[in-house]
Amino acid sequence: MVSRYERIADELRDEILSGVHPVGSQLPSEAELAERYGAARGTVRQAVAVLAAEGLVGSRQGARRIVLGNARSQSFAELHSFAQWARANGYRFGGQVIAQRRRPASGAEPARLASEEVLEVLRLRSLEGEPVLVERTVYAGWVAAAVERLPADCESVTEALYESVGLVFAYGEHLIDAVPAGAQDARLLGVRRGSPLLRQRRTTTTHEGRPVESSDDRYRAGSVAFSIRNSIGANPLVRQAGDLRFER
Amino acid sequence: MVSRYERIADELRDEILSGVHPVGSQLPSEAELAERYGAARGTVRQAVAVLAAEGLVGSRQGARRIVLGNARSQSFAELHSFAQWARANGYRFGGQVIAQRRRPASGAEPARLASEEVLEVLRLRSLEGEPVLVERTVYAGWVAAAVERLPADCESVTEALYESVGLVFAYGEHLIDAVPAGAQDARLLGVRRGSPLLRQRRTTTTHEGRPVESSDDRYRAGSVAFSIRNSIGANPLVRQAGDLRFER
DNA sequence: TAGGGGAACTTGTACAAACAAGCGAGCACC
DNA sequence: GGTGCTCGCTTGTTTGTACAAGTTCCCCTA
Repeated sequence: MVSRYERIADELRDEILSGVHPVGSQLPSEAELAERYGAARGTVRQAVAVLAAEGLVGSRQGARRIVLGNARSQSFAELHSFAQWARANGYRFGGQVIAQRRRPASGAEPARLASEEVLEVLRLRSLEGEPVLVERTVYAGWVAAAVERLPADCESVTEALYESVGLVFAYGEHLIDAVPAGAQDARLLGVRRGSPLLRQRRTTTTHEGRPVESSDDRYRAGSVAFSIRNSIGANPLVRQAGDLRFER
Repeated sequence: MVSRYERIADELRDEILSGVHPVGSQLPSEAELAERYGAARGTVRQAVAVLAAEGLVGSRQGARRIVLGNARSQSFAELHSFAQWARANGYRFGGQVIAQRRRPASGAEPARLASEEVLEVLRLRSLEGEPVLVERTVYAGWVAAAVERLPADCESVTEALYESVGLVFAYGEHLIDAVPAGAQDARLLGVRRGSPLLRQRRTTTTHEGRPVESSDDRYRAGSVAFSIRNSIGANPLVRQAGDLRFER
């Protein structure tokens, strides 16, 4: 059962993407939308709040809402799962486990993953037949067994874990920067050592705030970019200073 | 005049950051908070929605809200303005215009900036005395004159434009990837040609959706990273495939 | 014709009420 | 001891109302 405001948001999004409301045009007023959909104004407000969060429309007190963009913003899963992102965008993709082993947690890992023993996995993923991503993931102890049961060429770890143990990734924190390719990165991705890679370090937790995994993903330059829409009032992305001298 | 729900959100955020509600603990229920602040439940919901959007708390139907993080998320301005970000974080910083010229808009610029003539500015910005960022910004024609009036070592273009002509940056779209340093990048930043840079391409518009600027910013690797918190239900960051062969 | 003053419109904030849906703990039963 | 079920609590959704605050545009006046 989808809620009312979500259905309204979907309809409005479709209208924007299909050009009924071109970029720069004004959206109908909340009162008009409420009448059109036979809903209360509060419900319509929830719907347009969804679109505002997606960066599709802007909003100012006193003035009508304005259409800002017409490109679809993808779901949460697509930021965490390479497979779900690639599939949703119609790319051919693959994946292969290169190495996998259990080891004691070290450094910041015990705190970050709330485990003493962790499972370390090195995966190489490809897009359109070309290797584009080296994934070094560390799983918390309590999911290690489930991950080990997966086949080496498992396409989507996220989906497989959901199906096998009902695990849902709910929250994530991501750090994005650029690093030179190391020897292993270079060999696996087929680039020169020292060439630029886009790095995404992420930590994921369940709904309960229980840590699941912590990963260091490195994309070949030019293969993938990250895109953010933000506005005054809502933006989750922030800049962070690094060491200024060394890479951590 | 700050609204009620914002004050409640501020108080709760302070309580989380100061450890009254440690990470992993449960937040009081909406009913309790409503009673404590003498507000309606809807108002409290608005307040916790702010914290959820910041990634500080997680939320599940039926269960109490859980504290997920205790790091502050910065404001919109800090993503657009190097100066405002640096100042808010207590860094020493500087900036210098290297080159500046008017020229006719070309390629995708007429559509993106809605101008026939644009102003191109090359700036070098430093953090803690070291050059970290090369900024190649193209301004729409209607702000060109105001930008040209700024001093060459203007610390914050965003703030200066607000003070001089009341211009407010309200929405932005950002593309983040990694690129090798070009000859000019390398010379200005003091790195080797081909070494990794973190690139942020952004387009900014006003409240009315009027395009202001389009910029290509390149950070020295290790100097700056981008950080995102997201959750099922709210995340504006998406991955995008590049060309797989060339850089655009 | 330029500018000031409003009136109508539109979004933002706040409160109240009711029901739906999911969670967790405790209890009874096997 | 373990399993399943029920009940109370908590968050999610929806409606309705009222007022505040900001914008837009028209009209009147100087």
